[in-house]
Amino acid sequence: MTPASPRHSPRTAGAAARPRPKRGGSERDPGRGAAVVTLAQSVTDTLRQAIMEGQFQPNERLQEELLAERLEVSRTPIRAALHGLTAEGLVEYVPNRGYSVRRLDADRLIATFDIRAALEGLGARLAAERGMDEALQAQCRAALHRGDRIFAKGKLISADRDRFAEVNAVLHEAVLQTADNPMLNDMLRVCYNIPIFSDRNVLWRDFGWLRRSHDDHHRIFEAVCRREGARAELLMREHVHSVKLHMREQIEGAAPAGRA
Amino acid sequence: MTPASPRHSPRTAGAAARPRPKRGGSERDPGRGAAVVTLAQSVTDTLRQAIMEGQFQPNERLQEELLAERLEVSRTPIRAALHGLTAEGLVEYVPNRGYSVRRLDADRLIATFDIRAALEGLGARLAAERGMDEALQAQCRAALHRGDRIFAKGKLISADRDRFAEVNAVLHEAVLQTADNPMLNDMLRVCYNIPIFSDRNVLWRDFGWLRRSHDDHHRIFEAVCRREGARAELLMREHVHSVKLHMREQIEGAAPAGRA
DNA sequence: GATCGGTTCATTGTATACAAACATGCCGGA
DNA sequence: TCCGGCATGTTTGTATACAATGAACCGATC
Repeated sequence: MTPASPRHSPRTAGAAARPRPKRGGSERDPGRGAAVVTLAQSVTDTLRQAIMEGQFQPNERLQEELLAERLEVSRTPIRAALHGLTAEGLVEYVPNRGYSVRRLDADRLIATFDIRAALEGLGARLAAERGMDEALQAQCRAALHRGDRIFAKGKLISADRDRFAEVNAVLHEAVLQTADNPMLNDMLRVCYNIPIFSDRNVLWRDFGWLRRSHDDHHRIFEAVCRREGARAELLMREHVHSVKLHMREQIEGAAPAGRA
Repeated sequence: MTPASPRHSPRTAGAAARPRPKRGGSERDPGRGAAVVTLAQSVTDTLRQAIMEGQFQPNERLQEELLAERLEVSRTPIRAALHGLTAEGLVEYVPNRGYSVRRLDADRLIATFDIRAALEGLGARLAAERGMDEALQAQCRAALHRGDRIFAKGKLISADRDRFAEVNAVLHEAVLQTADNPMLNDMLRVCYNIPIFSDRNVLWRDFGWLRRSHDDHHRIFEAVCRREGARAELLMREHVHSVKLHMREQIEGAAPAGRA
């Protein structure tokens, strides 16, 4: 956990002498180089990842000075980052008392899926109406095929967790990209910003359920390709809804009946 | 446009000697006093209102020092406020070049309504499923009645603009409150954060259309009260969709074929 | 005449100093 | 024993100083 470091470092130069990547010259990093321009951005990325990976406890306080020391920057970019992460829903803020890692109780977590269903449903419909790019279609087909191979084995091995997550990500992002609605993207990102106990860590053991979920992927993709907007929307909504139900079962199965 | 002023003012005391409301004593402001605790918050509110009221031009740059002078605070709370408004979608940010008032082109504006339709539809369904509070139901009925009286005259006068906006706001907020999903609220707020040319300023002349829109309100309310979730969702979606269509007509009617 | 290079200026990004708010612990009183 | 008030320390909020970036301007060269 160390932020990239642009601009301004009148310090002891730091133990590990950070190499100042700055912004790439004109020739390096041709495609999506973008890199990080601002310390605040860099810190935001670092903290987001740390929180998503569970490096902080759920309700843990995030003290500015402490983080500043750990990341070897001043409080200023830390504050900016925390403010931003608050907007992203990862962090909570109480006016004169600072920031803490947000903890969604079970109900709020479940409620998230209602929003995802509505928004991803909309995304699927828009994608179907606009029509998906040939290149993207090819990517989707490849991803679907990779998914099929996971299930062809007839059982799951531990490496399949990441594989399925990847397939899932490719497909959903292809739909979103085709929908071409930046605001929709931003809002869904907030829904995804849920550390650990998100999809990836709970649901990947139930072979039968997972296979049905992948069947959904096939049908959604088909509907999008056929430009069947209403059908794509319905399928996507049902797809997400089934995740919600499955997750609720898992949660209620694991924790007796309280907030996790 | 002047922010409330808590804490810390080692300045010339300001021309108008701000009276330091601080946080209300224990007895004053009994109910929802909350007031503003932080300069940054206060500045955020001030700027949000100013932008929404059109006090800044669409694409206008928002220079930190300038605003700081105008609001008689330092750049620090200004920066925090701008950062926050960026998350709310009112302001745009480019890393080393600062903030500017966001301008939605016609397409993006229209696209907003797709999201509103999906989210408000969800809200209506959740409200129907949860059931609306008696007190809220009464408020809604009163609002519906106020709306009816607007149309009973058979024509619109200019004061009806604000009246209808108020009725509309009460009803939609009642639904959202009943839906009881904070994330849904936040996301819809982003959709509403569109200066001027939002509903209120364009559509309020067409008597027939407006009356149909208010009929929708009646039916949506009825569906929610009867706990008919699916119907409430469909009606709300159609309701918002009709706003989208009407707005598109208005825009295309007004501006020939460019970005407004 | 247009383009490239460097210089200057305006504006943003970061660090830091200081003031106010919250939290804690102590003490006295009921 | 329990409660309320005061002193203390810690942490946040704001102001400000300074560094670095981007834009504008200008002159020189092709």
